[in-house]
Amino acid sequence: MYNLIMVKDVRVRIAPSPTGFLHIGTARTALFNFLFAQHYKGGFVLRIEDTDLERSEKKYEEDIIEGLQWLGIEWDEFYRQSERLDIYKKYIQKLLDEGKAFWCYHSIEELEAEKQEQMKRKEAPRHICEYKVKSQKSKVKSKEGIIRLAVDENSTRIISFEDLIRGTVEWEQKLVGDLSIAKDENTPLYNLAVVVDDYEMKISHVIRGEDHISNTPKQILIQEALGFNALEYAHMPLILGIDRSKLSKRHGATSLIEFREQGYLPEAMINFMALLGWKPKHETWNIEHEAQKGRQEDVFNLDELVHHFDIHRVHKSGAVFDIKKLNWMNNQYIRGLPSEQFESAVVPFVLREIQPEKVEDDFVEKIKPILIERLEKLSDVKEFEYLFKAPEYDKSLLVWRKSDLNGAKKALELINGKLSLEDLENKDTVKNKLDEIANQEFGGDRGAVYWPLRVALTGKEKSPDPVVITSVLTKEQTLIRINHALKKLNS
RNA sequence: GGCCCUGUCGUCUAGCCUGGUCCAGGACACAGGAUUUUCAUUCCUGCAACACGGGUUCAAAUCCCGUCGGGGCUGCCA
Repeated sequence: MYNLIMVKDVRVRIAPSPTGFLHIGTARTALFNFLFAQHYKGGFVLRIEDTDLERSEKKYEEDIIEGLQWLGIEWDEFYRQSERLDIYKKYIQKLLDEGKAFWCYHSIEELEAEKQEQMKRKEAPRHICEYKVKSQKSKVKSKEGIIRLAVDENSTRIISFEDLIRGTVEWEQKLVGDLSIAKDENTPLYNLAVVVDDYEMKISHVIRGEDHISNTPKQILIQEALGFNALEYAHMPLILGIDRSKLSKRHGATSLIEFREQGYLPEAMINFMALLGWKPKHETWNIEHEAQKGRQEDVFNLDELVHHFDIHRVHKSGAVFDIKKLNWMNNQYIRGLPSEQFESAVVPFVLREIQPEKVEDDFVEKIKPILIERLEKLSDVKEFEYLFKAPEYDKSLLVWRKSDLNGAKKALELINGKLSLEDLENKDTVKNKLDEIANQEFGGDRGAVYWPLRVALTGKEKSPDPVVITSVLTKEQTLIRINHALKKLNS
């Protein structure tokens, strides 16, 4: 099943219809097309399939474009099917003139009845149209109709194509029926528009979701009727929800922009999506990873993905979308962000989630070590509000589990008395003084000292080391918070 | 119902084409432990799969057949 892929001829496309926000599945298909094109140094086309005027919306098209750009998936050419109606018209007319297509006047009710009948007889539902015999080239004006491709329902032919991922796929022609190709001479339907565009745009490989397998024999028939050459196909496994059905809204976030809003990095999304149904050959990546100590093994950047990509290694079966792995992956990329990029990535989320009065760049730099260990996604910064604003909490929280209110008060008073502004400039000094208090006054129970301080500074029972917090807050702010806690205890 | 695709740990996967090196490897998740003032990090350990049944073979996760399971499509949507 190894097809020789001719390098210079590779041209692929991603063809979303703007009837919804960019779906993660579409984004992955776009990515695989992009990787394939880049790997073979071929062309990549973005084609908006908006022939369904009823359902297509500009905002969805904008979302798709924005999403792909965010991921860094760049296209060489851009088309919109609604602007190419003249082209389709030409081919529809040709088919009609040659008697390969015809007008069908069956009502939707009649079609439905035919289908029910066939299902009752345990046959494959398809429309076998009697208007085909008369082969009318132009429409009878008084009737409502549609244009269909004439397909011989008595043919014994097996339509087959070589799928780069699945091998030979076969389909009996007689199961196809007289398929619809256009609503009228000016209004193409999906299958016709795809075939014409793939031909006109010189597409070499059609890489799309598995849900299009059943469209492929139809498109092959249209190609043949039009005299076009066959294309190469690769049908990718679907992305599945936790119940193993096609990933959809009921499984949670599915639109790419939602992930951006939650603070997933595009590099992480790319890496994660690439590994859904594909993985580089073991020996190949293992050698490179060995050379970079400490590097996580599933982490690949775009260039590496392009370099290693091999369509033949794509899986046949669907892959479940595992948000936990994505979270881990995203954290890996957050850690890898250089300071400047970390700042520009996090600050918008700080502003949105916490709304502090201001955020200094050097402050973000200071808290970076605290954050990168704890953020799965950037919106998680909301848990660190106390870094930007004085915390609110109940005074009972100040009490260490082995102590009581007086113990908390005593600890904070000692801290307040012992820590000078000058001391606060040095982390080690702070730590030494705290330990001193613990040893001298609390029999070495450091929790008795650290706990009340932690709560005074953060208002939380779980937080980074309070010593680290003092090194991050201004000296003044640290003392204000300690005194505020004391005031609470005294009230 | 019909047709098509598909089946390795909970999940993503390596291995399968070219049978032995696989009592099946890695990652995520999960569990336990170490460090520790809490959380996180880090480190260590553990748990856990070739869907099932036949066949071919000295030998099968790997080849063949069947069964069962899962998914997709079945539009005058794309």
